[in-house]
Amino acid sequence: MLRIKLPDGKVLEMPDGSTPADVAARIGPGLARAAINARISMAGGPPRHIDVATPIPADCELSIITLKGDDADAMRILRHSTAHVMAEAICRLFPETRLVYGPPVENGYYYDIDLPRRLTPDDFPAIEAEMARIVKEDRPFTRYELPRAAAMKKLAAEGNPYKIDNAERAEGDVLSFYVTGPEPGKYWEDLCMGTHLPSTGRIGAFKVLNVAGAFWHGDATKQQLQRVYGTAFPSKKELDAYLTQLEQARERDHRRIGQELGLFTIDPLVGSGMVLWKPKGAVIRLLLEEHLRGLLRQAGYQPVFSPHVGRLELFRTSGHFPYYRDSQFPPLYESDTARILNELWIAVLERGDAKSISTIEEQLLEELRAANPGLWQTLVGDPQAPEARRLNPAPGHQQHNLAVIREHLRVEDGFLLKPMNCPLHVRIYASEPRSYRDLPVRLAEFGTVYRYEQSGELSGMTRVRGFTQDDAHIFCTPEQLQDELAGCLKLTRYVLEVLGLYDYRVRIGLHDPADPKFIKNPEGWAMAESAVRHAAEQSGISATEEVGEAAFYGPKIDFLVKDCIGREWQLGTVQADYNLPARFELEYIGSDNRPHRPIMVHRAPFGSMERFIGILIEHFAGAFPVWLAPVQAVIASISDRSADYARRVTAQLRDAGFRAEVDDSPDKIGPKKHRARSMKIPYIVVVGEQECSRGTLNVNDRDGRCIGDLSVAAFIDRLRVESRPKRVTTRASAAVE
RNA sequence: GCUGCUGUAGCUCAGCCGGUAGAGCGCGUCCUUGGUAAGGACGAGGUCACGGGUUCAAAUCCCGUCAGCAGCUCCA
Repeated sequence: MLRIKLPDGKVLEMPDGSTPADVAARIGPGLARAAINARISMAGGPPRHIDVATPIPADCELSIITLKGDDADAMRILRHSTAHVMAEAICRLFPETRLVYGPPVENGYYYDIDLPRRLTPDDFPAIEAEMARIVKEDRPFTRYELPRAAAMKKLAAEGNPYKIDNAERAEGDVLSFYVTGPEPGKYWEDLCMGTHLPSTGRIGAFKVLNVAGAFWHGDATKQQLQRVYGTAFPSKKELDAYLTQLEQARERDHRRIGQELGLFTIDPLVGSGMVLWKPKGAVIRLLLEEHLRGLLRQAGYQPVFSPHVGRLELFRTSGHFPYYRDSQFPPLYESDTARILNELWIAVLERGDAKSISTIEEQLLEELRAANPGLWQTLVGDPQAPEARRLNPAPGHQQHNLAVIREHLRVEDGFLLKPMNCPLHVRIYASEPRSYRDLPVRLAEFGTVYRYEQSGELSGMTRVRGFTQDDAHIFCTPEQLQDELAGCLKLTRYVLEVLGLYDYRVRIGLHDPADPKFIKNPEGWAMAESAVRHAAEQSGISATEEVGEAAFYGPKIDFLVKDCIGREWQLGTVQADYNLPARFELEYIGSDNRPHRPIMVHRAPFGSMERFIGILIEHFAGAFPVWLAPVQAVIASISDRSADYARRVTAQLRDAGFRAEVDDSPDKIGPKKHRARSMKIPYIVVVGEQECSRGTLNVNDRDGRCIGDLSVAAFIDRLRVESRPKRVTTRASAAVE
């Protein structure tokens, strides 16, 4: 006998070998029809899913999963099963298809396939028709298991290297397969851990959405596969609702709204990833910047300014050059000699200390011989030259060679468009002696940085090549670190929440000791990582920890939000850094009258103005609150007879400091109102002869509500109140989940 | 960077089984002086992204470049 405990606490006694289907049937015929899977947990163990036809292995707690309600697991099972159906359809249409991997994902599923023929959206109808046939046949999903050795033999015989790879990665002594049909061998099947719907007929509605490239194992050096995306829902109605929602989400795309509302433009003649802020977009940005500047003043930050370029030597010291040159604009070299020496420096660095001189270095030296024979003589040509000025091609001299080249670079070097502001702020800190009494020193700048992002990454304002960070660097003592981190976290949460961006998640990015892209300094990392962890905990933030997501110099606490189509972007960030202070040998004099090393906090609450405002445009769908709206009110005249009054009122509002525009065009009030509403202007003020004679304004909002007839003074009061940043309490965001 | 798709008027898009271009919105002029989600008429505006090729003939077919979109990979 099996003892099955149900969610309501009732315990059923079932014969051994009973299945979830039997349990559901015992409870009621409706549940029996609705059951698609069961969640079981044995002896307090973790819950897992089993198919309705799988015998329940032991006494357990069990709950039946159905497609009714919005059970996330049920949707994953539905979509996973639909992925199988799609894979079968594709295999039937294109028998040379080799399947790779097909999991459910957030709003649907995908299946990675290896198929020489390129699928296009034109192929989707045929695939969907084939899928519909399989669904209509209502074939059961049948699980069977093989011992690992037998399963591997079977897969080897089938000759799909991807499935063999999947099987090798799977855990356990037994591998499972799912047949889309009542018995193995006669129907399509797939190596799969499950679980699945009882049968294909349970798939209510599905759609193949798009196809894109994806790398095997997510590795860009590996084979590229085709990833076919689709989704499924219990009913056609839900699918249609989802598709409508997707379409509506696209309507709030910041690239579209930015164009329509004249906020910004990106001009190929200026360059990809270069944002041109148009006057209306610039208003929003300036208002946000001014708001933050006020907060920073209160919080004891000091404004600074720094240039957009700095010497390569600066970035060599910080470590940005050359390790981060992948995402940097090419350096500006002062001379060909400087270019060759810099490339040589990189080549020496990359060779390491164990090998002797590389071909690249030899080629560069040849170039140098042509460009600067005298220097070439000194470096390699002249055996009489002083040892300290000469390169040593043998292994074991890396440090010497790097120092020699760097010495020569003191004469002529180059500049780098800054990818980050920190090295420049560090030099401001270092420009005068610091006492522990001065700390923390908080240097703030809206600093514009340039990163040469891969072309395929650029995206409107959210991923660009030139952007302005609301950056600051705090130099503090170890005792001050926690308070500083806490203050930064508070500020970051404030800027998100004041705009109603509550739908964010927080990630603690830790370094991966095995990855060479992080500066090696185990004690520094240990201290920094425990500091950010502690700060996040103390602030009551629930965060996920992710290894490998740190900056190269320190761990980060990142705030991520989703855009209108559900992509996640990092906005605010707070970082602890023990590395740059060491690389730049920063100091302060402690109370013991001895030098100490400060700790740095890097932080940017908005992150980047471009990305933040891009997200904000989508968040508000262009309908900015009054305090941020580029135009706060349009004064629309009914006819020429009231145009003068409209102009006078507009001037009054502007004198009072508000962003008002007049619409005295010859249109009727209908089109005027329509235009103002489509521009998302918060207030549409209608003035005719009636208002003119009474000295009032007929105030309407952009949602079509009439606020009423107000005196000019009353309207000004209203605008004054609403022009102060006020925490948005409604969750306006409608990112697609 | 990779794979696929796309690039036609200021904007959104149609035309694309080859025969030198169209709509709506916007813009200009005029009529209408109109009371709350698009009044009417007329007009201007395009080297069909760019460069090659095939062809009697290319917006249309082919190749390349650039740019955009989606995904992947990066970045953070």
